[in-house]
Amino acid sequence: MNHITPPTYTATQERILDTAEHLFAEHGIHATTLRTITGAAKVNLAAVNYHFGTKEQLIQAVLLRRLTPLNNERQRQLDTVLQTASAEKRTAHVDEMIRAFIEPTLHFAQQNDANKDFMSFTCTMMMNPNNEFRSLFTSIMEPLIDQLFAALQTALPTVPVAILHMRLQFTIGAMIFAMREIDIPISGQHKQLVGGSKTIINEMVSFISAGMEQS
Amino acid sequence: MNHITPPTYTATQERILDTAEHLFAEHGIHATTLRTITGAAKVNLAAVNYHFGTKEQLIQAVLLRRLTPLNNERQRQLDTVLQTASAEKRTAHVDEMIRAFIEPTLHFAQQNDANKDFMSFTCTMMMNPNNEFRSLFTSIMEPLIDQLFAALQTALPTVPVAILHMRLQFTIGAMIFAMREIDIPISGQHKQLVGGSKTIINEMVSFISAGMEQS
DNA sequence: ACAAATTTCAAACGAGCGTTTAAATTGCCC
DNA sequence: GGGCAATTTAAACGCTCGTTTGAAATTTGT
Repeated sequence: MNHITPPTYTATQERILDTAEHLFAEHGIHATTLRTITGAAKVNLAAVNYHFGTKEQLIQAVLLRRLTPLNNERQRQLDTVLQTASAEKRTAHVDEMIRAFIEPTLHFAQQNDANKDFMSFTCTMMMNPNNEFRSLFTSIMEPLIDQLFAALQTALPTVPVAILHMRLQFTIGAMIFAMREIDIPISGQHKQLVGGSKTIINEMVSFISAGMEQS
Repeated sequence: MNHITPPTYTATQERILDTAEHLFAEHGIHATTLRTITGAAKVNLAAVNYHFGTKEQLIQAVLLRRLTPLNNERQRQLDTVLQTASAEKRTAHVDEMIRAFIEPTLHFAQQNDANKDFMSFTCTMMMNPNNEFRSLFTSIMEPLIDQLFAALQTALPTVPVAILHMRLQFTIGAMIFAMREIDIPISGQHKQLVGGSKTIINEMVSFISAGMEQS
């Protein structure tokens, strides 16, 4: 019942959101001006202020438009894992829980370019030192993270809470970095992590699960 | 022999670098103006342009001043691990190599606040969509990363190259996120990962090693 | 101690930023 | 088809940005 419905937008508003999302992903929030956005979206300069109020409110709208349904899906999958385990009178497996978190994320990012843009945008927002940007994001994510953490605790009762906390932070870091499609070139080769297949999802789940479950 | 010596700076230049480093870490590069920097450093507005040329050249100087010696230390430890293993006529252990990469980094970050600032600055730079910032960083890191990757390949010959590549990307992502000291609040609690003890280093090494070595 | 080089300083430059305004245009209902 | 609200438009606002300038102050070399 943690399902949240995002607002709906007119055609003009959506064109602004799409363009802003793309430019934010490509050049960052600060480097993208309202003039660039409205120019590329072929709307008047004042359109952003008219439809969204301020630039910051536009940023929030870009974030919430896709983050809300994505998080709903993550919530749904985690619920399914926990309920299935409960019905079978066992604790959920770590890799199941990790997958419930990772699979919707990477599947979402692989659907289309707009979603890829959104992921890049989200990650730069997360990494922004400016806390006002991060706090909106984290406040939305917090209920889900809390639930995941509690589930991890019951699945790994021998791991101290502080250690488990660290491991979850490592997990989120690995996810963000992979999703941002930033990669350190190795032997001069750039390699796109988020490819068309499911190998990246499976590999990430097993990588994280191995680190999580290690004694 | 990959040792690189950074340039030396006058007292004024160092005060500018220290202040810029701190402000970049706290508010990000774009949000930090030359007026803020020179004001806080108690030097004239024109001092940055006089001593460093442009704002971008200042950013590069802030990066290179500490990244060069840090990378030298990482290189030194990795060399030691590889040479010791070679002398004992065995392949280096994965956790040894991972530790050679992680230990200098987190030890460096724990030394003082200026180093913490530098790590935050570096991570935001890494996550900046603007490629011109990232490319300088990655070009410096690349020789070391290549060496680490080659060592991982010999230690884990059964793991396909593409998979190993992914795992190294996860590793770097986890490191960056941990070093940035950004954390997702869990159960409303913010927790500082980079604490005063060695637990974070050991935990990170074992977390990453478990993911790396998993079959 | 004095001339030359280096560094600091106050002031200004043009450019670009987010936002506001008020008029022009469009879409819609009765 | 006319009246009214919603939208689009062009223009301008005040502000801050990085950078430049030329003179003043300081340091350096002999």
